[in-house]
Amino acid sequence: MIKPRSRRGGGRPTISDVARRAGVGAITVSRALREPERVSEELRRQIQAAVNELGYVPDPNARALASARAEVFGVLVPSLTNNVFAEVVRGIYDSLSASPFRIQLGNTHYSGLEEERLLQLFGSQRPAALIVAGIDQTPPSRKLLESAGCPVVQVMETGPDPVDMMVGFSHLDGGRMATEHLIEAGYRRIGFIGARMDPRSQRRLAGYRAAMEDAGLFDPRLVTTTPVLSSVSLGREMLRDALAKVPTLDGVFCNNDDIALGVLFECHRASIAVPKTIGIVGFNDLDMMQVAFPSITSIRTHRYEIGRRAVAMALAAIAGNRPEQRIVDLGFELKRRESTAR
Amino acid sequence: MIKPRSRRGGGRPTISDVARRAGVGAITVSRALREPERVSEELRRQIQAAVNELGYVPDPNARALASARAEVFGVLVPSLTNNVFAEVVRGIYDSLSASPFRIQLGNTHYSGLEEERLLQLFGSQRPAALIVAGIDQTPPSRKLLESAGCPVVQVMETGPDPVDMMVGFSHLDGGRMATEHLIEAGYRRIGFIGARMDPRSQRRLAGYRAAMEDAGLFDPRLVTTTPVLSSVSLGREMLRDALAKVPTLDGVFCNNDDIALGVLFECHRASIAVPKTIGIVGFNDLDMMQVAFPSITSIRTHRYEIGRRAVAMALAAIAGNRPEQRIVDLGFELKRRESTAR
DNA sequence: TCTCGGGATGGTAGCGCTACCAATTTTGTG
DNA sequence: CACAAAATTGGTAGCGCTACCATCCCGAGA
Repeated sequence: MIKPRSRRGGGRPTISDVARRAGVGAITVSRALREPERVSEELRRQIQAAVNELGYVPDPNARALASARAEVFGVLVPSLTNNVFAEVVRGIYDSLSASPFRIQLGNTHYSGLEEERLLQLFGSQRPAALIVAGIDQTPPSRKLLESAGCPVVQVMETGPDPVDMMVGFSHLDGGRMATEHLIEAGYRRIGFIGARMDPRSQRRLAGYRAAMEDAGLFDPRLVTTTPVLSSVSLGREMLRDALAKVPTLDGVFCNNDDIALGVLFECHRASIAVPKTIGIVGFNDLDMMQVAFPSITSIRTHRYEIGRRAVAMALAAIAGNRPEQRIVDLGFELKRRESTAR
Repeated sequence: MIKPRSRRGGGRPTISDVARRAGVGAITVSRALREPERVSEELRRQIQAAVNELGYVPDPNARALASARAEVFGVLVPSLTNNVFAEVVRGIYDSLSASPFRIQLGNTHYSGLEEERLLQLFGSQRPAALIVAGIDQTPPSRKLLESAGCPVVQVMETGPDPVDMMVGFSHLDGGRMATEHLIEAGYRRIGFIGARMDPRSQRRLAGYRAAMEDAGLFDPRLVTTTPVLSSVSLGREMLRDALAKVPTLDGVFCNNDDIALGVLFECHRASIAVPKTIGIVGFNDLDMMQVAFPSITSIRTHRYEIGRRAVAMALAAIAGNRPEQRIVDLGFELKRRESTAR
């Protein structure tokens, strides 16, 4: 019986086509492409020529199937549009673009259950590494991560008990520093305004609370939170709520910069002088913070660098030399600006 | 010779394990999973039980290899952090999350060459569909898209000559409407401020120019552009430049909302009254535009919906019923706000 | 001269799944 | 009730690639 040239695939050149053209065995082509130093100079050139002539591109699916390892990094973030995670993803993407690894993106929508589902799904692909945002995985998720059989990097936060590796910073310390800055600047009735109270925001709040208690200024009525997704317009509304509760409010530490911007706009609208009557501090230090009028004090975090670092650590682990420092704290910086310059 | 149970794969259950457990053939399991209606009620239940007990998850790589079609949507955008494209990606992601399709994300960094490289790479995976931002592909890119052998959707813009399908709107019309609005509001020396002059921005500029010429108001000195990546801080600087060139400037149509926000802040800083002395119009209508003080007039675009629509069209095409309307114009809306209420 | 080690190359046998077709059972029809 | 048609199930043969092992060739050392 005559075997058809190719039953299904669209006639795209395969590794055997290249091998035939170059007059070598298929396996040698495979080697020339993956471990060039193990193939003689001459064959390597011949093979490269055949590859170019045919326009051969290896099929990543066949490769993954044969080697039981996909050249894929699984990346889990809670939001695609939140600029903070977009920056992390950009860092990961840029660091990976020169490598053969692709990115498999998952959006958990801040849901533990969705995270479990995605982890389950990603596991079936035998990824080369997993990068997940946060350190508060549910027990099933944690188990999945531990049995993933690949390097795992938890990003955005640091904590005492990594699944494998970690890159981030302390949100509690960030919240504390922001609050202490307000206190030092002379503010006393300092509110906390936070939307989308995910675990990281909770820790910023804990930092706020610690600082306030240390200064003997804490009052639960100063805290205004909501589970609603954060946005600039929400910041505006929340300042109104906070002022309704505590008319003597003279400062706010915002959960993030979007909220801070909304707060600033509401101050303008209500003719509340910033920083004179109310001081404002944000979190993350988006570009617009330094441009706002008045410019807004914020905690600068290193999102892009976190993404890059996570990839670097994962790649090192894949290459066999696992970094000895498993927890990397990239810290943060307080950017003092006009909004707290009383 | 004894065949080892599994030479490589980490002992994860395969389709044959499920088949054995359910007492059926492997192919029936495959069918039960992909086309349940073609398997009897009873077997379906048995198989589902076996799947659950074993925790079986199909290997997408093997699946892709066998069926010569990966369950992957290739998505090409020029930026991951630009909120506009993040929204498109979110729409795509959400529409795809209930389907078996995954997303393969590519960041072209606004580079035609990078786009070609990524298209070449994506092609090797035989994606189920391709979604690409923009309509200005280079000739090689266009050829790659045409020969991709899968549905292709160009998004964010509409134009006369789709590779396959299109979802977007007319940036030229958007630019024209924004400018006409300023003219109607009584502004005369209306500037155009644009960063990152990609093809879409170019067309917005063309719309601006058309409107200005129609009104007999066009003056090349009113146009200020830069290839630099757009940001709020850049908006601030560019307004300064524009005012230095044309001190009588009394309105600006900004390339996008980031620029518009920067312009607004600079006006505050320089004590220029908005909308009295200068009117401002942005583009895209990000959430913050309606909260800003004064709130900023902008062209509302439907990014999330574009993503959803693109997926819907691609899925329909995959299912065999290609939508008869190949070009979908989702339009835009002018949101009139305080920044132009003279 | 002969053996041995090591580098270069190739053959074989799958990886886990599905396309294709064959076999079997069930249902419908006159 | 016989026979065709439809529905259901299974076997076989790869998809394109790489792990594993065998083979070959060369120069070094005995």
